Amino acid sequence: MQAMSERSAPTARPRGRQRASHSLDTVLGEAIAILDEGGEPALTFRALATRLGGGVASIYWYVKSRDELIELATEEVMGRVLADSEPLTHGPDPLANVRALALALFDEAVRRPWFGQFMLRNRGMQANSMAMFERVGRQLMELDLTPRQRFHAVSSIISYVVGVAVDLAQPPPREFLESGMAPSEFLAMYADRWRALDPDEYPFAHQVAGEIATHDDVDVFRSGLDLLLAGLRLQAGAGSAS
Amino acid sequence: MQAMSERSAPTARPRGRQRASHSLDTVLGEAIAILDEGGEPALTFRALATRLGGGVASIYWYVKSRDELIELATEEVMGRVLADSEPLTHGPDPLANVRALALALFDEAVRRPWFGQFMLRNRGMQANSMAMFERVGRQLMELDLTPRQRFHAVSSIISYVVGVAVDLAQPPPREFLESGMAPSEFLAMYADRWRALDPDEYPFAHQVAGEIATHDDVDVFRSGLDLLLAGLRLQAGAGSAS
DNA sequence: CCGAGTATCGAACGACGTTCAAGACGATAG
DNA sequence: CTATCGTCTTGAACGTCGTTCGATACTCGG
Repeated sequence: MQAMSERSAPTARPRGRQRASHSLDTVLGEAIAILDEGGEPALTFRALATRLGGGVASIYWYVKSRDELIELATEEVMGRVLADSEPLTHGPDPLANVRALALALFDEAVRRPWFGQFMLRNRGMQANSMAMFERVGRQLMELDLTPRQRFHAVSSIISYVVGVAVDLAQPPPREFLESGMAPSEFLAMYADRWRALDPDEYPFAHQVAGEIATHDDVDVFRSGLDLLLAGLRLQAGAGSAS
Repeated sequence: MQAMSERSAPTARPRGRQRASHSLDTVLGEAIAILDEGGEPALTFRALATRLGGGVASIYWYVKSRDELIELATEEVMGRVLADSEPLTHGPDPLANVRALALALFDEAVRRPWFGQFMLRNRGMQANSMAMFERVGRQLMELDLTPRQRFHAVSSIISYVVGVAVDLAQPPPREFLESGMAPSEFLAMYADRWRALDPDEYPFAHQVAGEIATHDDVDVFRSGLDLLLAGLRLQAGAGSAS
């Protein structure tokens, strides 16, 4: 294991101080708080510095760049998800365990839109991201699959989770923000617009217009995840054909 | 159909001109060229202006903001994919058609990493993005599914395609760029790092280390897509249970 | 030839990530 | 107590970005 924090201040003590004093933990904590409140665009070095009660340049003592700051914040949150979801991996059915893990990951991405957005960037050897990959993969080791099938399956599942999460993380259209409507109202208006399309040219949009008005994002996610897992169960039961 | 280009210059004529003269088409064309060559960060108004042989402010005559520029570029490319993939929708098996559509979309996202990245933003009523949604959905109308199942399936499939595409669109790690290694070399080194992990703590990573060294991104994508479609075929054959 | 609408231009603004030399702080040694 | 050294913070600056503005060139119908 590599040391995750090369630098660390002797714990912040804000009492009777002339100059501000931080630590990697407080920097990361405030960064996450900003991300939670205002999303990615809100995470500015100047905003973070103001919040920490210091200057902009101080942050560079703890972090090499904005990208590294986001990377560390993402890893931090991934660590928490990893810890919280540990109990979900002991059920008898491996695919049910995978499902629980995927849902836990997705839940966090719904709570923190920026999290899903930046899981993508951590393609590297980040300890916690790798651990999640490992954890899902280990469940699949109990299924009758070739290593290649297992690798493909884990990659696909993670991509699906992240993909849907990122999709949801997109900022709502300006139209919505400016309208001041409730989300359900806006969706209803959206559905009406679908219904207004030519039924001959857009039969499908016409048919599912009602669904978009009442849909729940988590339902949609779970539905696709179950399709993926059903396909995987089929593959595992069919011997080792590729 | 809404008019896609409100403004249009009377075709550019670069002869004997003191001042530059553009049109929405040339602006979009050069923007796409820049995106193709240097990815999203390269698309700068100043770079685009230089390329068009004019000033920065001129671009704002055709486009309201950088976001709108990217939106229009994405829609333009989606239109081409839509046109190119039209012949793929007439096969006898609806799911095979969906598979062909998904692969066509994915191929374009591999060719143009920025395209996948920005399909996400077009959550709205963009004509061409909606048409792709409609086209996939119409294939599913031939299957025995409830409207809700159809809606979930289309959403999941598109999310999966976009999700994997965005994943691939991530810039390669600095480590790779600085190493000057060939991609296959780098992957091999990567696999070695996986193999170096503790086999007891990371049994899965150990098992699939070989796969990552030789994997093909398109194979991984196709594999997950087939799992998804297999699950969907199962659902369609099982009556209308949710 | 002229005036109104169309299209382009250079210069500027504010915000951002990042860098730098200077200095303040805390601990330790003499 | 003081000198010193490495750790940490600071304010000011640089360059780039998206965006805005008023002035100006161009085109075309009258």
